[in-house]
Amino acid sequence: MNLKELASLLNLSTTTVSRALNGYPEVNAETRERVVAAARRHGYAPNQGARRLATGRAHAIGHVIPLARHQMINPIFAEFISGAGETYSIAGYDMIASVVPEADEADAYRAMIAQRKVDGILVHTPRLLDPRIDLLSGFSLPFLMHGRDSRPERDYCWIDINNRRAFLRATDLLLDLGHRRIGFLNGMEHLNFAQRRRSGYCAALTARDIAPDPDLMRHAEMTEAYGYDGVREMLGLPDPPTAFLASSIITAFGALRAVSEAGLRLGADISIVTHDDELSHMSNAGPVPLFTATRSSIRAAGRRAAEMLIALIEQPGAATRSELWEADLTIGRSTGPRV
Amino acid sequence: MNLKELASLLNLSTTTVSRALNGYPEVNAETRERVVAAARRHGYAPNQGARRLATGRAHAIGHVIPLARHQMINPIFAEFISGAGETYSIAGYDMIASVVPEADEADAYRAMIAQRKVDGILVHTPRLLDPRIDLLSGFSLPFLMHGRDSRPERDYCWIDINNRRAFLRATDLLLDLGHRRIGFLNGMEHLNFAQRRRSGYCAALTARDIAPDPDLMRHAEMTEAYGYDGVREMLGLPDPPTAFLASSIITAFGALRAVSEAGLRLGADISIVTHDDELSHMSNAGPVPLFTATRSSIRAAGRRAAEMLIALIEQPGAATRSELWEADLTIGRSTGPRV
DNA sequence: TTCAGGACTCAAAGCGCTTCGGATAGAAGG
DNA sequence: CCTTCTATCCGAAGCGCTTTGAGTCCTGAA
Repeated sequence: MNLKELASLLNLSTTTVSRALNGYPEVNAETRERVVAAARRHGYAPNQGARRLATGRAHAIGHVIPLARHQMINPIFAEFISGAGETYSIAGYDMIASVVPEADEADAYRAMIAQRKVDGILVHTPRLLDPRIDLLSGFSLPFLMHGRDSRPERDYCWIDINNRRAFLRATDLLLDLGHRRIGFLNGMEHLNFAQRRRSGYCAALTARDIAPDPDLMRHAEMTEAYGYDGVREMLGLPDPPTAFLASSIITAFGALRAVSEAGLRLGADISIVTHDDELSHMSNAGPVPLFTATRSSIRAAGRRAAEMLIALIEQPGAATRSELWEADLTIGRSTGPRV
Repeated sequence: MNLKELASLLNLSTTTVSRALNGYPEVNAETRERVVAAARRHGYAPNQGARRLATGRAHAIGHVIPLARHQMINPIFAEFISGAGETYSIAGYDMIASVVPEADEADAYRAMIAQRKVDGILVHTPRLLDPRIDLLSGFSLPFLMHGRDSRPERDYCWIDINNRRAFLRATDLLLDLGHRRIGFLNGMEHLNFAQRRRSGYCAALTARDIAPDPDLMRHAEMTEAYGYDGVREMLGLPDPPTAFLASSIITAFGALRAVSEAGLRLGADISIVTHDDELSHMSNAGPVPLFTATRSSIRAAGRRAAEMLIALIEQPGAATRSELWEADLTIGRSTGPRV
C-alpha cells in the first residue's frame, strides 16, 4: 500500500493525504480523521526511502562502534545505547549502528555522511586528542560527543561527567580514612576519561604530599579479570596497598574477588572505591550499597545525549550548551579506616 | 555532490556513472577507473534514500530491543550485536536498532516493515510462545530468530544453542561429583532458553531419581545481585545445596561472592557450574578457567545469525537451515566432589 | 448581487538514484 | 561495400513521497 493507492481509495489527492497524515493545518478535521483511519486500517506508513529523498532528512542518528583487535565491546556501551535509544524512539529517530574494525573508523563516519544516512552522529569514548573532532567538524552535520577531548579550544558539543573531580573526591575519601597506599585500576589511558581520572587521583595524593607510585597505578580494559589480577599482584608487593580505586564496577567485582581470595575482609582489611555507571546487571544500589562509589547513570547520560543531539539537529540556530555532570559519592560497605 | 554533478564533471551520463560505480560489465574499464577516481576525489557516495527508493532495497537489518519496566538491558545483547554488526559491515548492511517500551514492541516491528526501513529482522530472546513469530510470518520480510519457540510446527529460521543438553550435562557433571542438592539460578522462565535449561536440569535429576526441589530453583533477570542473593538464601536452608548451577557468568560471579562471604571454598566446599557466553569483560578463559562452564560464544552466534539472515534476504529461494549449536563443557576450578 | 477572503483540495514538479530500451560506432562477416 | 555483432554509452521513465503554486467552493460583508 502506498500513498497513491491510499489516496485513490479515499478519492483524495496524494497531496491532501500526505498533509493529513503529517498534521498540516490546511486540511479539514473530518477529512483528516478519514485519512488517518484508512491509513491505520490498511497498515499504511510512508516509505522511508521516498520520504528521505523528498525531505532530505534521514530521521536517523549514527553511532560508530570501532572493534579493536582485542574485540572487546564495553557493556557500558549497551547501557548508554539503551538510554539514547529510548529518546530516539520518542522523537521518531532511528539509531543506526555501524560496527567496524578500528582501522576503518574514519571511513565509516565519512560514509554515513556522504550517503546521507543520518542527520547527526553520536561519538563515543574520545581518545586523548581525538581525530574524530576535526574529521566531523569538516562536515556540516551536527555531532555530539559523549566525553570530551583534551583541547578546550575545539568547538563542539559534548556531555561528560566530571571524571577528575569524582576521582579526586574518591581518593580524598580514602586518604581521609588514613589510607596512604592506594592502588588505582584505571581504564585505558589513551582514552580521555581515564586520563582525567588519573589526574584527579594524582592531584589528591600530591595535595597531601604523597608521590603517586607507578607500581600502584595500572590501566587496561576494564574487565573483571583485570580487577582480579591487578589487586592480586599489588597485594603481593613489599608494601601493599590498603585501598583500591577502580574505574568500573566490573573491575571492582574482580578486585573484590582477589581480596576475598586473599582472606581479607572488605571494608575492614581492605577498602575499595569504584566508579559506578549504574549498569543494570551489576547493581550497586540499596540503602547501604556494597561498594563506596562515585556514581553517575550512564543510561541517563545516553538519554540526555540523545536529547542534546536532536536539539542540535532540529534547532540548528540555537546554541546548545555542553553539559558537565557531577558524580555522586555514595558510601557503601567497602570502605573503612586503615587498620 | 550528487550523481548528476559527478556525471557532468566527467562528461558522462548518469547512467554510465551509476553503472561504473555499481560494477556493471557494460562499461569500459578505463572509463570505470576515471569514474571511481573522480568519485573518491570528490567524496561522492550515492544518496542512500534515493537508492532505496530506486531499488526497493533498504540494505539495513532491524533489531527491536524492548525495554521492560525494570529497564534492564542485557550485556549479552551488546556482545551479540557486536558480532552481528561485524557481519553487517562486511556485507554492506546497516544495523538499525529500535529501543521501545515493551508494550510498543509489536508496533515497532510493524512500523519497520511498513516504512520499508529494513530488508530483514533479527529477533532476540524468544518467549515461550512468542507472538512475534506469527506477527512476522504475516509479512513477506525475512526474519531470523536468535533462539527458538516451543512450537516445532511453526516454520521459521532460527539459530540457537542446545540449552537443554548443556544444562543436562552440567547437572550430570555435578551429580557425578556426588552432589545431590544443586541450586539452580535460572534466567526468567517466561523466556524460552530458560525453560529449556530448566528442562535439562530437571531431566538430569529425575534420571537419578532425585525429585527437583522447588526451594532450589529460582528464576530472575541474570544479575550479579541475583546470584549473590540466591546463593546466600539457599545456603541458609536447613538442607543447603552443595553445588550451584548458574545461567549466566554474571550471576555466577554473584554466586561466588556469596560463597566467599560465607567462608566457603569454591571447588572444595561448594561447586559452581555456569553457562558462559564468553562476554568480553567477564572472561572465563585460560587453560584452567575459574568456572566450570557450558560455553558458547554469543558473539560468534551474532556473526552467524547475521550471515544466515543475509542469506535469507539475498537468496530468497534457497532454503536456509536453522542451526543448533552444542555448547562446550569445560572444566574449571569451581567444581569438585561433594565433601 | 457581487466579491474578497478563508477553507480545502489538487496537479505537477522535483528529490537522486537505478534501469529499460535504445543509439552509435567500429569490428567482423559475407 | 553492406550487414550484423559487440562494446559502450545515453535518454528518459519511474521509485513514493513532499511541497509549491493554483485553483474551487463557500461564507459573509458591501
